[in-house]
Amino acid sequence: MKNNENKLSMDTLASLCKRRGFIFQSSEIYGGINGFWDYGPLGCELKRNVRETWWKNIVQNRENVVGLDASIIMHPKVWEASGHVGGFQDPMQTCQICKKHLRADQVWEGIKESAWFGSLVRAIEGVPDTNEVTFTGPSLLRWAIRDGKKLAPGLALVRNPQVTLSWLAEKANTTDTVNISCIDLIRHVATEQLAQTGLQTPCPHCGGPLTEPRQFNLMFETYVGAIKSEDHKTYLRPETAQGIFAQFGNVLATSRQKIPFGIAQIGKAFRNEINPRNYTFRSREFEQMELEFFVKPGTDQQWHEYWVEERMKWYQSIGLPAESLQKYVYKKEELAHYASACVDIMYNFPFGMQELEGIAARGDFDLSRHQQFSGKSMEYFNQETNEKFVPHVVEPSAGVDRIVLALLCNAYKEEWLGKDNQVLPAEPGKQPPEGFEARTVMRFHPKIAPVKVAVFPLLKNKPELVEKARGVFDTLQKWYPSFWDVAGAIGRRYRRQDEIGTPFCVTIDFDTLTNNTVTIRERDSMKQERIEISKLADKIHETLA
RNA sequence: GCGAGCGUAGCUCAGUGGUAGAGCUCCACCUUGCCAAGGUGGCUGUCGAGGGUUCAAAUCCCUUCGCUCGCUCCA
Repeated sequence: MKNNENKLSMDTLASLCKRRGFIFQSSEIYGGINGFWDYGPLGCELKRNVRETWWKNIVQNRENVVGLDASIIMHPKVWEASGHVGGFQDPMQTCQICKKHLRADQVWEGIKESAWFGSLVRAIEGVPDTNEVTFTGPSLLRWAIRDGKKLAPGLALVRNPQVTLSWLAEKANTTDTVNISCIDLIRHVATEQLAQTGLQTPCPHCGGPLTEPRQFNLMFETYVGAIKSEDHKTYLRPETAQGIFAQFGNVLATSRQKIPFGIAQIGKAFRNEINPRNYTFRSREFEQMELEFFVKPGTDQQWHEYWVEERMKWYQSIGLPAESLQKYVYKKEELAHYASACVDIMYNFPFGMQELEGIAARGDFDLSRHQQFSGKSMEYFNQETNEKFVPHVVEPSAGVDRIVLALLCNAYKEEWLGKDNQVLPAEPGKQPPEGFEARTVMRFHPKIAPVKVAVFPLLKNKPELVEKARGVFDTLQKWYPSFWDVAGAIGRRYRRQDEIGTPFCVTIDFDTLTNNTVTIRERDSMKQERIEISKLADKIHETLA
């Protein structure tokens, strides 16, 4: 990360997360493993808080949403029905111009069926059914300028005819016509600079150059039972959603829900990402929180809008400020063929605006596919109207680890503190000015903070203070994740809590012994207030709403 | 996937062929009447891993894993 513009470097954050026990690299003692992360004592509390507030908001506080906890490994047919097997298991090539993904083994078939190929063959009067074609340079050029421009704008011959045709020059100088295999011709007209790139394969849609064939099989494979054979092959789920669709009938039959209603699930999913990067942002093992909300066909749009707004509110409720969030509305041509709408909720990470959650209106695609592949009905019968239909679905699908990362990025603040309670924003990489000291503070919303309150006796060598403080701690710990600390000067103990984002520190001093009041110090303002011990729990509770 | 850089204590880093270091953190004791004070003592490393060159490797070479950055990719 660039260290300018006061941007948080992910290295700095990762360093704090390791030092304080939020996030460790998986299998670190063996050199680590790319794309996998472990949550330490504080990190797992933070993550639990994210899950719990989501579950409360989505499931427990609504009559019409129920939960599910499906298995990670499912029948392989699930992934055929979902389109994950077949569609993306084969080597794929990507067009560098129009960005379309193509199965490598279908590219030539696609080219032969394409409009531009047919047009080209007619223009040069070649005979494509035989392996050889015959043509002249000028005829190629004429085609490029006229039909090629419209039909295959990405083709090298069309974009840059002179350079592309230079490969002909030698042959064209000696003879007017060129004999060449049809495949070679196509590859030559797709190649701009032979020396640099070698022969290219054109995109069937636009003629643009394709990337090398690549394995896009992003599902982890495994074998059920002891025998390692194709018959026993199955997959770690690449998304949690399919468990919900596959159990739609059972949930409907047992929950007595009526449309519209939702099924929610939190769980691990696995994608064998080609290139995990940006700390925990793109991991190979990650956790999703998904809601499948089933609606009557035709009401998709209103429910989609409803859930986008609900989800935006939720992100703000856990402390992500509105100005750091952004909605990205998919354009028609970006949508999957079955989807009618999709909105991503993005967060402004130090490494860019990136997706936290996608909210998609997926129509009846998933249920219909499972109906087709399983032969089991996925229809819903409305008694009141006597209607039978396959419900449409609106799917808000969020990444837990990404939300945790956003919360960590958002919380991290460095400040310079002066003598007279003066606070300056720190300039990364610089020493504070004379008379100022640096403070690192994690400004988590109290609701998601891993530890809610720390309790200190002012001095540790005064047994009466320690004993009194211990009593306060024992009481608070029954209600909130609490932290006990007697070690070091009081200021040092405050700063330790600042760095893990504890919103409140309670200090027991000599006044406490006479009147049962303590000071409660607030993390962000560092202001202290003296209140009665009996009012502590309520005071903290107020901030968790 | 390609290219470049990096990997030494929990963290930040110094150490360019000859006995593995510093600051901070952490722990113990002392001190300390509210924001990283001070004192004393202490723990911590197969120098990412494996192989090679050498009398001798943290240091040079090869391989590999991991991290960062830039392309690429992200259904």
